[in-house]
Amino acid sequence: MPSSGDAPSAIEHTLRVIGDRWSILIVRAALRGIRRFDDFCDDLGIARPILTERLRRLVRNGVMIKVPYQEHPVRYEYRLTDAGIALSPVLVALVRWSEEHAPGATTPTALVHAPCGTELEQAFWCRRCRTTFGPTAIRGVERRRVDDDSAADMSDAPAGH
Amino acid sequence: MPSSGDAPSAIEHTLRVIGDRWSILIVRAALRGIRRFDDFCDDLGIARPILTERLRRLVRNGVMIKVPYQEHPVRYEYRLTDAGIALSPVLVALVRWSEEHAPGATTPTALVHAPCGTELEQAFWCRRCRTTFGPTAIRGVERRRVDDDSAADMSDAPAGH
DNA sequence: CGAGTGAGTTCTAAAACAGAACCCAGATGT
DNA sequence: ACATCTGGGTTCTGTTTTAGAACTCACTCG
Repeated sequence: MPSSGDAPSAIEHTLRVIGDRWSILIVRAALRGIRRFDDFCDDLGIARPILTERLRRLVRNGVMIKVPYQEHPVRYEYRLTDAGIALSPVLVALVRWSEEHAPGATTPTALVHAPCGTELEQAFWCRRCRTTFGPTAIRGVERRRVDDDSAADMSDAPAGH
Repeated sequence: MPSSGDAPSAIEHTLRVIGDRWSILIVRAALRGIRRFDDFCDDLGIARPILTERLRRLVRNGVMIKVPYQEHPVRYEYRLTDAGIALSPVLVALVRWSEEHAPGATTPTALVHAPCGTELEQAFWCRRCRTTFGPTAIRGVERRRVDDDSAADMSDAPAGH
């Protein structure tokens, strides 16, 4: 499963963690407050052996943690870590794409800024220019650990056209 | 494959379009400028029958279009539509997650604002409040076609708990 | 002490994926 | 005019994943 590069690209790495049909939905359920094995099962309609495997993988990759919520029958629940919560931009991007490019195809929901109820936007932001911009203004550059600023060609980037 | 709701949720819809192991990588390759069947094959290392099927699906769902780039031997190439380019936020979110939560695991690349070279940020933005905010300030509300503004509970949202 | 709960495992069958080989139409070289 | 190449596929045969239902096991509760 190679791609253009040698080492796995950033996207490939993320996809190895959450790039199957269920993991993202598990994360979404967790963000909605679901924590227990059977609740994930019921909410998602996922087969139990697969849920077992996915939860284990998410834990192994630092997306969730398994914590006992009672002793005595020792019972465990699964919670998102900070890294798991940090997947929100992925979920938001997925939701917004279907809302903008397949309106009516789905249950109509909007994602809003909780304090004020205004529909959220997801933007690329440049701190230096203090401006938002679209996908065609993105370039990928190779990062060096040694101090050097030569730019390489987008090993991992949406490139402007 | 049901979820909590009745109609497919927005996320589920997007995942049905690009939620397999290859589609996102195909879109990324296309953003990098790849257009032809064999080039996708070589770049991604994807099996040909699967590439055939995926391209067909992406075309059917409006993510790409198949256009002849020469007559005579009629040969086709695949390009992203606007809807396809609009998947950029998904790709960017995937790249940034691995860079922030698994640094060193991948080829180090940064996504930058092309005009100035500054590393890009991806933020949730509220137009009304003129502020950016994090995932815990997101709520999902049901959208009504009839004029009504009662908020329902996050059928599709990362919820700030 | 029988039933129930939560968190899994163990089957079996169906679908998706990988890899290699093959096809076909037109172009090109000789 | 015949063989070869090129691009864009299709066919075939495995191997992996996924689905679904049933079963386990340790404990608690009435």
